[in-house]
Parts: sequence; structure tokens; C-alpha cells
Amino acid sequence: MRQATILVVDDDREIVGAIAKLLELEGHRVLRAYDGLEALEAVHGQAVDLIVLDVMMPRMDGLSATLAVRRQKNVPILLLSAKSEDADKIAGLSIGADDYMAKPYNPMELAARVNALLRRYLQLGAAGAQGPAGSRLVNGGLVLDTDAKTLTVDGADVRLTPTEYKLLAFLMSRPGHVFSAAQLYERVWDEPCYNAENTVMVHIRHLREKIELNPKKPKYLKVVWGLGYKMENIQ
Amino acid sequence: MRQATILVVDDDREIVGAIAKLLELEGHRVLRAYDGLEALEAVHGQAVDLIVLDVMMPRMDGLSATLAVRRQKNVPILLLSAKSEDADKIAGLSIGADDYMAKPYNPMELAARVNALLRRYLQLGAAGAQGPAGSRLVNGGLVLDTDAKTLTVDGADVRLTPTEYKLLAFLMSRPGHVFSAAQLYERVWDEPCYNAENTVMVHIRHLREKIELNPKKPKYLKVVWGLGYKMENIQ
DNA sequence: GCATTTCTTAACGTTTTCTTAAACCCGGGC
DNA sequence: GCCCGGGTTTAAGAAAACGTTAAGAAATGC
Repeated sequence: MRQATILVVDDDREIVGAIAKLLELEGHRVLRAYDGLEALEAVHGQAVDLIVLDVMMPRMDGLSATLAVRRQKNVPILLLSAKSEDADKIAGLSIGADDYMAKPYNPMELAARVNALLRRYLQLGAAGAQGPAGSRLVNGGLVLDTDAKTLTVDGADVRLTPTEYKLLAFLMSRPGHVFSAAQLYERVWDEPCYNAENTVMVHIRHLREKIELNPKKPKYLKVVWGLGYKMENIQ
Repeated sequence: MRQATILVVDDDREIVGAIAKLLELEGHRVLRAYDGLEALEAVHGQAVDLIVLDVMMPRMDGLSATLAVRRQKNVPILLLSAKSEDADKIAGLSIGADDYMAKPYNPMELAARVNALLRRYLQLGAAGAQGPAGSRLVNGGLVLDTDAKTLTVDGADVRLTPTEYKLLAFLMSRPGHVFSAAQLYERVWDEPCYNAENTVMVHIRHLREKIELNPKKPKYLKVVWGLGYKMENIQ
């Protein structure tokens, strides 16, 4: 299964840490949040494939968060709760959650359920649903719609080739993070990089040509001398 | 939620009867089978939206049945088992089941989980799942009547073959969204795509022949090179 | 059981995109 | 200011993806 981005939300930082470690071992990328509002923020603008959400949290509880997230995105939600009352499970599943586990949970079962949810969600097209907001990555004037696979730069449509699209989508999903050419090759092409750094650079250049006003002085796609490339995080 | 067809499989006829009654109260249509082989037969012949499957059965057990069904169809599967061992749950979920409940189960929770699975499966676009409300899909000059299964292009009737109809209905239900040939195959044919991309392309071409003024320069059914096809969203 | 329609498969042509390699340029240390 | 290890640019050949056609297989209807 391809790597997925999973948001883990619980007010207990230890629990978040434990679940994060577990899911990272499964090969996923994990984002963390410590209450419902933070979760909502994290979901906004970012590509999240699944949310593991505790029901009991301060500020905004898990059920309210489920409803709020559903209004924006169609991402699968797995609820966690200390309560094993059937009524709670039924309530959670009824308002839009995809699965419900009672604490204490078996970590392996949690991983298995997460994988089962991801399997279906990703395989069914990862975005089959026209979620209210659609799946879009935003950074400065760049808007990448991952449903329609289209890019607009300051509102103007820009045509990308498949490799350019995948490369840009990857960089935009991790703004600010620096990747070496070899890392980019392995993540985007999904095969070991054997002297293919230059290939990546050529695509970087093509991308700059398309998204930068002045490709010589890039505003988005910056080089970090000796280390790699990054998508500059523009508020 | 629209009425769904659910296959309930258990060697204990009483249990099948009880679950069937429960799900019928929820407004679903229920098919019954009493072992894995019967289940396979039922799935083969009919359109099934979800399967509730007992793990312990004669002739062919639930896990084998899960594997066998998955080889043909992509329908969600909820496993039921007398064993509450975590290892069994994990095994079930790993081989392709979507959910797992241990007996004795709370009937209301079973119903809630069934509904949660159906919600996502149907909404993510099980082939041919068209809401009764919007019985016509309109896009530009295309009008697809999902009740009568008829298409008009700029007012003129156009005959579609069954496969063409399903493919077009799927694409029109998500205008603007790009799907790869493999995704289209899996969602329209509802079976794993094994080198069947070309089949999809041929049907795409036939559709273009029927709905496009100039099939070489399609206005509706566009290709996004390297990524897939989409139904262009005409205001 | 036969006739008709529809689907699948495979081969080939066309278009687009990717990769490669070589030349060039720039930043920073000396 | 010169040198060197990157980084950038260019262009052309190779590869991949799509389009088209046709024929045989399968399903359907009579």
C-alpha cells in the first residue's frame, strides 16, 4: 500500500505519540493534533487520508470534530473512546465516523483497522466523493486540485505533465521540508535512485518554468545548496 | 440512504434470520446464504452492496470466502466471529475484510456498522449506485436519465450499450474528477483490474464516437495524459 | 439453436513525455 | 580573482501513453 498521511488527535500526548509510532512503523506519515480545533486546522488545506480521533477532548470533543471535519472533507474517521458503551459506538458511527474502537485497544488491531479503512478509501479513488471542499493543496498562489489534477497559479490554469504533477503534489504536501534529489526520485518514481538525480533536476526546472514568475529567482521551488529542494511555505 | 442489497451468510439459520430481520427493518434488501460456496454463488449472480459473513462455517469458512469474493468483487465485507481473539480480528481485516465484530454482538451496533460501511461504499461510488433523487445527470448538452437509462446529446437520443452506460454514468456523476483507466475498470466492472486498461480505452473511444461532435477533439470526455480520464465540467 | 449485439484482445500508428548527456553557470572557499 | 563542486539549461533520442482498428469471443435475445 502506498504511504498515507494520517492525522492522530488526542489530548493525551503520550497516546498520540504511541499511536504515531505504531502507524509510522506501518509506513505511514503521521500528523499530530491535541484537540478538535487543532485537528480542524490540520485538515484544512492539507492532504489527510485518515483521521484517528479521540472522543473525549477539551475545547472540541471528538463527535463535534467528526461533524465539523465531515463538512469540509470526506476523509475516513476512526473514533477512539474510553467508553465501551454500545450507545456511544452507535452514536459515533451514525454521525459519520467509519469505525469505532474502545480503549483499551490492541495496537495491532488499531493498525489493522486503519489499514483496512485506508485500503478501501485509497483504492476507491482516494477522493471519489465530491467532498464539499474537494481535495486541494494550497500554498501562496499555487492551488493544486488533487481530484481534477489541475494546477492554478494566481488563478491561471497551468498544464502539468504526469511526472511534474506527481513531483509538485509531493512537494506541496510537505511544504518547507527539504528533500534531496535522490529522495524525491524515490518518493515520486517509487524506485531506487541510481544516478537519476539529474532527471529530477530537469523536472524541477520544467516546474519552475511553469510556476515561477522568474525561474532564475524561484519563489516557491527553492534549492538548498548541497542538500536538496523544498517548496517554500508561503503563509 | 438508498436501499442496499446485503448478503448475510452463516450456517446457523436462526442467526441469518435474526440479522436479516434487523437489516430489513433498516430498510435494506437481504439475501441469505448458509455457507461460503452459496455465498460465492450469490455474489456471482447478483449485485450485492455488502456482505455480512460468519467466520466459522462448513464447506468453506469465512476467511476463505473473503479471499474468494475479493478476487471477483470489491464489495465491503463485515466478518462475524464467535472468537474475540485479537489475532483473528487482525487476520480477517488483513486479508480484505472491512470490519470485524465478535459474537455476541449488539444488534444495534451491527446495524450501525453496516450503515457506516454502506455509507462510504455507496457514496464513494459503487458502480451503478445512483441516488433516486437526482435521476438525471446533466452536463452541457449531455442528459443522462438514470431511471430510464437513456442518453440525449443536444436533445437527440443516443443508444448506449450497458458498459458504455455504466462508464458514462460513473464519469458524469463526478464531473471534473480524473480517474485512471484502472480505477475506472475497478469501479465500473467491480473487479480487480489486471491489464484491462486497454478495454477501458476502447469503451472510452466508443463513447466519444457517440457523444462527441469531433471524437478526435473531445469536448466532454477528456484525457489527462498519464493520469486518466475525466468528464469535463461544462458550466 | 441461431442470429445479433456487445465485449475483449491484440497489434500498430501517433502523440506526448521522459531521460540522457553535455555544456554552461553560479556560489563560496582559498 | 580563480577553482571546484554543485546546480541549471538545452536538445535530441528513447520510451511511455494514448488512439484506432479489426477480428474473434462472449453474451444476449429470439
